[in-house]
Amino acid sequence: MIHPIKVAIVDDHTIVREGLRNMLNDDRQERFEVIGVFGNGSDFLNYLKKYPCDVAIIDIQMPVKGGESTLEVLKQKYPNISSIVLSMNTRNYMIELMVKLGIYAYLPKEASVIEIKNAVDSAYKKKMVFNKLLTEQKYKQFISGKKTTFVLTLREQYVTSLIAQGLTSEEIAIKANISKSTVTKHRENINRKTQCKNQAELVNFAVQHNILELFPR
Amino acid sequence: MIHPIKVAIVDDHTIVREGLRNMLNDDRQERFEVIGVFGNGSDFLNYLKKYPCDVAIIDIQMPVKGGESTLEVLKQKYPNISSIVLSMNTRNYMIELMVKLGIYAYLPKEASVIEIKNAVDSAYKKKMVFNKLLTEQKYKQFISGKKTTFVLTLREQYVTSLIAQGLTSEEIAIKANISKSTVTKHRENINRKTQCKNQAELVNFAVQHNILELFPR
DNA sequence: ATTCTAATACGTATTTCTACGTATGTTTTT
DNA sequence: AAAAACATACGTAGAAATACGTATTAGAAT
Repeated sequence: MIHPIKVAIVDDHTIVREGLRNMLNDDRQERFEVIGVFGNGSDFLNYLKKYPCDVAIIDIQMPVKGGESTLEVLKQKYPNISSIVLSMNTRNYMIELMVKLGIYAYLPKEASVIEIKNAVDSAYKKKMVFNKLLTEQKYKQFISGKKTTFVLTLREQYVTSLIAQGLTSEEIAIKANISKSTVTKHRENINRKTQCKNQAELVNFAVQHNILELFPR
Repeated sequence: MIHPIKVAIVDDHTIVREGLRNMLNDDRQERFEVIGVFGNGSDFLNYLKKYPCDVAIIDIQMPVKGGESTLEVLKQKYPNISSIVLSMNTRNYMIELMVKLGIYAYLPKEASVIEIKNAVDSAYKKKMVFNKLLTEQKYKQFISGKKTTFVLTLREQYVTSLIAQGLTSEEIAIKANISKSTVTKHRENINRKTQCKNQAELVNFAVQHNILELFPR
């Protein structure tokens, strides 16, 4: 191919970086050119100040500068660069967040070589890629909504913070001046939205998403 | 090299698997022969029933059969196979757990190509590999069996981490290869020691005390 | 040698959580 | 003005956690 797609890889996992680089460079049709691999978002953004790029493959969880803030900068300063996310996080919450940051594909870590190559190709053509994690239906649902911040309502976040303190539904009811039934319903909605099976997983999720700091003890 | 080291790769991340395979096969001195790559521990153990292997590179977090239970089987049934762990979990308790399961190296996901190749080489020669995560000092402390500063036993900390992942007692029992009753008893002891009333409070406590790994699943 | 601790395991009773359905008034968005 | 989302509330049924007791085995500490 005369004009291969300029691809950047941003991932803190050495093996993933090198694996992706080899995989894309070894393409038989020579569709891709890996212009750089970066261990964090900052390095990548610095690189962009001087050199061009078509598609970025980005990991969400990174030190220094994570995928989220990197994508925010990309969206604002480099809207022509297409981004795809390769992550082990399979939660709808995270997928929704990424979709709203303008990614073209959300690939699970089990994604095959072909899937990844096709995703890069589609992203370059500004075409959304759908799969098991990000279906077309989900996508439409995500972009129809307006909320860019968080799926949980303020009340739900408050209840979550009380759950994390070890309070029972009855104790939460007293503290929030609502009935136990309402607390139960909140818990139900919270678990559904966050895709958590129980309190333990929820608290872990809450810590991860800085929900607990909103309502200090 | 006339007799290359027979290496198996066990990781549920497609890119990691293929990246490692390429990296090891492309060795200039031809020291390695990747005899197979597997997406989970079960597939690997099935393979071992028929074919030989020298060194196994194993990821801890996998579906179906995780690194821990796979290593337990390896230690018992195939003591001649040297194992090394490649993980994103940098917590001491996990490193200690793995060391006690007889691994020769514990590599972070940022490990370089050279580090990984050297680790495989050393493991084949039954030589421990030390680095920032697993220092010689830590290793001696782990195998000496001296108690750690924390109130929870190693087993209890492990169960706690599984609780935080949202697993039920039954699921934990399967993952840890113990009975549900034992998990129940562990929970009881954990809650008493940490003075937590329930799982939710415990997970919060665990995060505060760095008992947990970074999520993923 | 004995005591202590860790890890294992079971039974029982009670509490709590979780998932399902339904419903109503309020606020916000379209 | 209508639609959507939020916060509230109840009932029921089943799953899971929690707290209590007891007990055995292995290994470490004294």
